[in-house]
Amino acid sequence: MAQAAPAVDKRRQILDAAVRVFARQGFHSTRVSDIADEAGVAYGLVYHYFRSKDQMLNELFSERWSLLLATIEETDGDTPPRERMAAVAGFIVDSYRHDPELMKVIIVEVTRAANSFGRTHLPEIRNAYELIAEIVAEGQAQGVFRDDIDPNFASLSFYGALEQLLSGWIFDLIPSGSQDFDRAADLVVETICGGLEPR
Amino acid sequence: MAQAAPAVDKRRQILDAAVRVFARQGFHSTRVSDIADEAGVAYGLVYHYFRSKDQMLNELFSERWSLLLATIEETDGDTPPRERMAAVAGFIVDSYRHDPELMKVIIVEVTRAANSFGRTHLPEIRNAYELIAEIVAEGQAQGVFRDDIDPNFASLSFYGALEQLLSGWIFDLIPSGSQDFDRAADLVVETICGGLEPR
DNA sequence: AGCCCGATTGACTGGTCAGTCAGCCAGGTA
DNA sequence: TACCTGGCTGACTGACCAGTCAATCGGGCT
Repeated sequence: MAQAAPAVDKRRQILDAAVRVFARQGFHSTRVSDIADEAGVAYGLVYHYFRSKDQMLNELFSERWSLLLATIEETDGDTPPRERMAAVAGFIVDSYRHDPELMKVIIVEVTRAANSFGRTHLPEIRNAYELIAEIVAEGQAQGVFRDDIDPNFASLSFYGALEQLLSGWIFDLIPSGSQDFDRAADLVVETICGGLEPR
Repeated sequence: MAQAAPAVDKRRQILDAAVRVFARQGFHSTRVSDIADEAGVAYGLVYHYFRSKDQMLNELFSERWSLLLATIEETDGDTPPRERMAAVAGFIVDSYRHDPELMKVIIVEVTRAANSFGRTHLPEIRNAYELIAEIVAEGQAQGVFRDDIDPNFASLSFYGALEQLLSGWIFDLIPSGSQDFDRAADLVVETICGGLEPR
């Protein structure tokens, strides 16, 4: 007979604890014992469920990033490009609103750490850039975006602005009230699509 | 009599070696012995000139960042805001063109690592954001920038786009020929000020 | 020559952790 | 009851490395 699932999913419990500790102390200065303590679990159990400390971070990242990629891909080609970009910005901002600790870990330890962890995930990250660039290219084909700006370049600016926005919240450089979340995604889209100069 | 200066400035020699090794391996995985080897110098000499491995990185960052801050401050208040932003973008792009290894270290290990090293330098980094925000605010006061976008927010987007651009070069996400450098700074300014949508 | 002192050397130490492993325990099965 | 299996435990080990320090070197000065 199949083994009954444990009352609580210890694996999940450990992963959730890892998010909290990574967010609090940063990946490099968290000891595996910190994670075990936070999860209320023995040190060795962590290694029962995970091959290494690295694997935990990788899993946390890929879990969330694949949702982002799916969101970008899902937006219908018939939807106006500007709305598709708003959907991307919305997803990222909502991810942060819903689980700031997880997003902090993903941004700080993976996305912005392209030399260590990001290196492993560079293809996934690049994938997101490319999907955004496709949206821009589509906008140019439709004539709703100017075509003298390279789509890859526009994609980089758009994603860079978003990442910097989250970084601003994460490190308290800008206020993060709930009304700020509501406006932020639109504001990024407005800045990149509309520009700073009046029309 | 004053001690004659050594034929070569060993301190500088070590600092330069550190840039190369940090750029190649990343700060965390460079051993102090790697730096000593690269500089062709004994292990202990590194500690004769520097208090710690951290101090070397701090010094490299502050040396360059203070030049950036000076550049932003220097731009005259009478200069059109758009040109002042172009000056900022130009300085950053030129810094990369002139010494890509140093800029890689600064961006990857400090600016984008706000959880570890960036934390120490957050005030300096924030300072740059604020100076850029002031330029935007000035533009709004003059009526050349729309005033429904918060200056701090615009500053974040602008700086984020620039940093992402350098990251793109650093990690080979976008081509970095010399003509790319020439256009890049203008393109960032054009994207942020002019927007993607045609006028 | 003999002294001084800062530059230079590199072996060594102390502390830190990631990952291992031998075994315990509980609940299901025969 | 006796056995088995897999979740679970935590002390321990091996590797790594930043930073220390005692000793040596060499050039300038008296």
